[in-house]
Amino acid sequence: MSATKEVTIYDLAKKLNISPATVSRALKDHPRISKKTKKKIFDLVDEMGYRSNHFARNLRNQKTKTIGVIVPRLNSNFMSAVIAGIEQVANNEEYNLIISQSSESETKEAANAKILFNNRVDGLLVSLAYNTSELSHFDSFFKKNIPVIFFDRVMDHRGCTNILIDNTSAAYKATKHLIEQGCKRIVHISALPKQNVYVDRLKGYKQALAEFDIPFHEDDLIINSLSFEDGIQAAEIIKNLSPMPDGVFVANDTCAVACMLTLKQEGFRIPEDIAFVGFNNDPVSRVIEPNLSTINYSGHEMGEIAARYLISHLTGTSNMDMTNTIIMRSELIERDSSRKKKTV
Amino acid sequence: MSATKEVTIYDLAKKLNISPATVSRALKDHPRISKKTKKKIFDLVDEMGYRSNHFARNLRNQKTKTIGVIVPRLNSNFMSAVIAGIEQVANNEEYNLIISQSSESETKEAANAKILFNNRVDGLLVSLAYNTSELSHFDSFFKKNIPVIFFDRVMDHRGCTNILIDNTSAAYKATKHLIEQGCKRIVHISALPKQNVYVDRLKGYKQALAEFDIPFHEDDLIINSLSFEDGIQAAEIIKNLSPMPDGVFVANDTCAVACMLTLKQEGFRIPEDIAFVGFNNDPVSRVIEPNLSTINYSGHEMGEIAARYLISHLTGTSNMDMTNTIIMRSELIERDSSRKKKTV
DNA sequence: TTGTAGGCGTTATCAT
DNA sequence: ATGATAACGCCTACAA
Repeated sequence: MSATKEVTIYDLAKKLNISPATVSRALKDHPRISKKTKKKIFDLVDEMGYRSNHFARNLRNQKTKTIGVIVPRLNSNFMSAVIAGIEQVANNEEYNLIISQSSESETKEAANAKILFNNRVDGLLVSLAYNTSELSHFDSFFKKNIPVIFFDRVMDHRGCTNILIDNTSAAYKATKHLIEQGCKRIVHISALPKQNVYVDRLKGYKQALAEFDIPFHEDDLIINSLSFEDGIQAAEIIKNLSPMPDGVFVANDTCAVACMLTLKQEGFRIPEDIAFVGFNNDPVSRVIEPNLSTINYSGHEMGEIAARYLISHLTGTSNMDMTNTIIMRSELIERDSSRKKKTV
Repeated sequence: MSATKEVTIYDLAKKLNISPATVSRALKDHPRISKKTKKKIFDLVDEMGYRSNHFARNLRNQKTKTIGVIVPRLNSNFMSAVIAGIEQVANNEEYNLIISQSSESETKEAANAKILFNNRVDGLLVSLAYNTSELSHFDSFFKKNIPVIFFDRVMDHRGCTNILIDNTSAAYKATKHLIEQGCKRIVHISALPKQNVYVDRLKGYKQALAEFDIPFHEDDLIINSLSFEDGIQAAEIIKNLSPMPDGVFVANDTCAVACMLTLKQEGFRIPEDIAFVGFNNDPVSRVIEPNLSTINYSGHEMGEIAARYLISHLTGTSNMDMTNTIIMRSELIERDSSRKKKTV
């Protein structure tokens, strides 16, 4: 229970008959300390098991070397890839991470933001909850000029960097693909268009329809939380539309898969009776039969980019401003849930 | 870019013509400070936007109020439930979390442990990587009596609390269920039995076989990393066994599902030709057709228990020692991949 | 009930 | 190339 006494730079200094200041400088590899002294010090560090005290250092430096991360959920392949990407960069740059999940609730998101603020994170990486409708819970960060970067699920805000894919174009590709396979009535399942993710996916969907002169009906838009259960309910709605749709573009794979399963159970054939395209290339897209066509983009890369961008801003290494928008690449993976394109 | 000046207890004190000590005490709701003074102080806190400085506090207190968490991967439903459970308790008790993933690598696990050690976490919650074969990378914690709690994937070590389910009994139930459905040759797919998770599941599997006088063949044990790809390969192995097995007990759902898919593609019927039971009740178990029977236990609860146990130890609230083993409940969920029990 | 003062470990500034 | 010292913000024995 009792903690062993910690070794400090004073202990090192005393043992070597030099000043703590010299030790401190040697530890940071200061150029004006002799090689010999440095060697002596580093040897003693190992011997005595010295470890630097982050708190003293942070107190002194007024920096925490800590990045806060808020994500809606950790439990998707995509998000854990993002986290892995962030981690990789952060570890490398000796930044710490405090990761929290909002569980898709704006309230929890605000609570997390407050906690991270009180922890004095140097910067924030955020992917917004479904129902977040405004960003005032980040005001304390904005006021203090603490950089906040939004990724994937973002919201326009002056002075914040956004990192995301071109959702409009991805959705356009997805929908167009369904049309090219012969679908005449295409439903879009998505979340409330509060954030640009869903706004843009809807926009891309409509764009594709328009391009092929397919009129858009309000009935073809199903709004829910994109959960597995929501997918089951969506299937019931779709079944009762008349004429029955023959294509569905869903804004995530989980919901798409649940919807497919339900329709299959009701006897519909996929993709012959009704074809599907999902979003995010989740592992379930390879488990469902037929395999789900989906939009793929790299979470790992997105995490890396976000962390690198934030850190290089923090260290002043680069002079990029924080109002950029970074658009990443995405692609449509064609699988059997939509009929593959014929190679002509 | 420039950070606004932070408000300190000195600023509050000066403004109210009282001493910083009084402010400090009021802030922690010390009983011997008058209500009036407290009120004045708290009002000013709001007005001036004071926030306490964790670093100064920690430096002074030699405590961090931070818990380190190391998990193999974040990207499973189970793990994110665990994290959510930990978070809930930690937030409640005003502890911070530093979460890291080992990506199933002992090396990364050791690196993470070192980082967390240098961050002076007050305690550690760990679920081990597949290939972790010994715990020496936690020695620095043990030496300093910093509590380390292992959960789910654990390894025997004197003086550490383990929180887990009875894997032997769960595996026994799973295997017995297959036998009762009429399976005569049952394969077990698992990871290297380095940790008790896999050791015990193997043990339970063998126990069930023994009870029903089914001899155990080495050939019936397939060892891999339990990934999706491993599941595909396992299917190839199974197909070539002779006589072909008619039951498979897999130590995780992802691998089980991949194996099922592959065998289905080859024309085998599930469960008629070959039945399956998985482990962990991952969402994919409800996507595969037929739905996968699996062992279910609550990740959220496991996280809660782990965090609560650690924190009450840290705060000295309870005097429980740290060498306990906590066994949680688990259950078999019967779905169509194994034939359901007939209700007689 | 409140105040005084020293110290937690580090680093930047100024001096040597 | 190295040393002395003050300061970062907070807490707590000890005093009053």
